[in-house]
Amino acid sequence: MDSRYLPALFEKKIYQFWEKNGLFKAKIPKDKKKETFCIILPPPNANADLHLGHAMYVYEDIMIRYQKLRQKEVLWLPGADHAGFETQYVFEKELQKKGQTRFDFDRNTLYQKIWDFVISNKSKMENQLRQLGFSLDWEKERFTLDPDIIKIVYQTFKKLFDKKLVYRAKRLVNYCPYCGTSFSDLEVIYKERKDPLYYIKYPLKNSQSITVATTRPETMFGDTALAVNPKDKRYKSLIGQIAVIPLTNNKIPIISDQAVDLEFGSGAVKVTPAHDFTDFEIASRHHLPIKQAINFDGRLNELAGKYQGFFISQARKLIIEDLKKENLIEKINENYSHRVATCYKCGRLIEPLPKEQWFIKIKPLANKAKKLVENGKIKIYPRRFKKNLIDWLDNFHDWNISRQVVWGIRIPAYRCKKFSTGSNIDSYFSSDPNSMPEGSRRNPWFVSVERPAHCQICGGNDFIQDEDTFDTWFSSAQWPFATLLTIDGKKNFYNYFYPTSVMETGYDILPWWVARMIMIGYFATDKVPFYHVFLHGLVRDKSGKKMSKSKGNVINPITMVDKYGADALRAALIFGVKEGNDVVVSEEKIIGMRNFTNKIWNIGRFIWINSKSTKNKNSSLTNGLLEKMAKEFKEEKKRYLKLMENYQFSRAFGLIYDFLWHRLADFYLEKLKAKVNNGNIKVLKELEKVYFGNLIMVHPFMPFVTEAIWQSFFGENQTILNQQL
RNA sequence: GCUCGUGUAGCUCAGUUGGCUAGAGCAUUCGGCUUACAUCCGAAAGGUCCGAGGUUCGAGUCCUCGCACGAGCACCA
Repeated sequence: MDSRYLPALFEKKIYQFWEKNGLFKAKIPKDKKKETFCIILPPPNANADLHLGHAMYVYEDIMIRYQKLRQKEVLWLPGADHAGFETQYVFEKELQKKGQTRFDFDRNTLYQKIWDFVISNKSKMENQLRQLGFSLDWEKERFTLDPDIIKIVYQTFKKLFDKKLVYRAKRLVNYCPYCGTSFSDLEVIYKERKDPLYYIKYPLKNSQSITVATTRPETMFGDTALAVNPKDKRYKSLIGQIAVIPLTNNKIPIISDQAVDLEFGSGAVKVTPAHDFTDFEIASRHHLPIKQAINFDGRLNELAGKYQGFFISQARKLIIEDLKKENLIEKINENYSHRVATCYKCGRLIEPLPKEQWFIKIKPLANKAKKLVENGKIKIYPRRFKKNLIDWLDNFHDWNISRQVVWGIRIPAYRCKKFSTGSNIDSYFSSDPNSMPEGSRRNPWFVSVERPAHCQICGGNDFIQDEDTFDTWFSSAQWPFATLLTIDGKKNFYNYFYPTSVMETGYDILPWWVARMIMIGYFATDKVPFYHVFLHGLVRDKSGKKMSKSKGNVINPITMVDKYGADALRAALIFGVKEGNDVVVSEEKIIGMRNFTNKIWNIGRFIWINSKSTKNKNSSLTNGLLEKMAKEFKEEKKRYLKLMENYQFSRAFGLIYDFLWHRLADFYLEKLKAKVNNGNIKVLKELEKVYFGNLIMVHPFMPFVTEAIWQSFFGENQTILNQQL
């Protein structure tokens, strides 16, 4: 043993040893009663290198290794996520560097190009997970685009469709004209912004007018009514009258609706159902027509007359100028502050636009999920997130799962070509999916796992498939059962390991992923997808900021592994952190933990040197120190086990840190050193016992150094992983 | 507006059924290359545990109110 622990000498070799000897490989034992412990790795996006957030999966490695040492049959299943829109966005950035865009390729070519990009990144990412020492069962790795996984996703979609929990409707969706796709509610970020609030006069007959306040004058061509509050005395006499949209001859009615706030603006509002969610609701209450004045490319359309073809911001300027000329602007509040919807990815404004999409009817699924969480069938750690999760389950809206993105799992919905001219849905739906089948019957969608052979109506066999792909989270939501079902094609692993033991992930994706896994998982399998949810915090830099490339404050995990060893990095993410809280990581902290690995190593080295010593053996007295040490060790282990069982990993680790360094090394070893050096075999044996006991306990946290020491003592064909806790 | 979190040593944070002198890492000061380790050892300095009130024999820990910071959600024409 060298005087220092040098991670680079061991880590790669040890990992290969583990992998080659199948130490991470889960088997189905003869004794099916043997207790299992299974975690499905949250599949990293296969489009980029790992960042420190991924290193937080060390919590999973800790659990897996711990449970293995506790003699359970463990499975930690790796995977990769195609990450649909995310990946396509990243790939488009790559294209940009070459002066290309997604429009330069046809669908198949673009898909193939992204495929190649993803596959090379995927293997890179996998090797980085190895470098972190993760005890993943690589043989069983799954990818969200594996054909058998896609098949499961299709089966789930079909089952949802058959149970009327998925429906197609033309509704307002969050659409990003730049990214060219719609999003679910979760992908929209609201930002505080200052915009002028325009008070615009809408002419009435007899040269009167009514003033409405709006930040979006350019949508006026889509107005189909003006609305006032029914209790508003100012406007009572105007209800039922006709107003004219400025700059046009279009006449619209004045209606009353309780959604209108008397206090705000002028108390009267323009109703633009195609471009505003509230207005859409008003329109559905009053059966107003829906007129789309803005196209999906963010330009005004023919409804806008001379403004057709202009982008929203340009059109707005022109319209305001013209309104001023017509003396139809009453006033402008230049300092109006409000929140606008922006695209979570590109940051540009989200346009609410009417679009035909597939939606999941969420209420029945969320209610089931809520029960599972409330009655403890699924337990959440740390506990405070339980309330959080339930809030989400209470507040989910129907989930738009259609994405206008090439990279992804194409939706298995088909229509007979004979009927397929234009939209088959000629009415709009606000919230009642049950009205859907009416339209469907006229020109139905077939949802089927395989491409349908014949049209059930005309017998034809010429189908077109929906162009859209699934929201990535729709496939991710099925990950625990989709993976286990497809490992051997015979459900063996599913039967033995499902429901999985723990879902461990960052608290930031609670609604995106955890909630949806519970909803979809239970729907598809009639079982909870996991018994426990353990949520970790986010990694932040020294000043508490979230790490991001644009801020330039990222710490590359692999650079840190190369410099200080994987154990040091892993420990830095765990040490002194309350579960579920954000963790501040700095290079100094990693160095501190590197020093601890070296301390562990050197305690071992002391014992190792003395066990090789040829001094005369004796067993002189030690004044009760050995007994005291044994007792302390026993208590330590007891506390350790309790902490580990309660998911208090940081405290468990801190406990060993303190014991090894400040009790065993600084105190007992110092006091007993002279005796050991003089050949006291009894002391040496007792030190060994306590030391090895701690080595096993700390192994889940610092797998490499502990294995390196183990093999230094017992030979390179031995492994600490076969020990027992 | 609603929900949640945080506020403890100069900095980053632990401290989970209320209980010995409130801890760790880093930083600081002093002394040490003592054959396990200088990626170390020994010692020191450093805290009105955000504030006020309450429960209690006893509160960093529990309750109420307040202040500060942060996060998420909702509304906004």
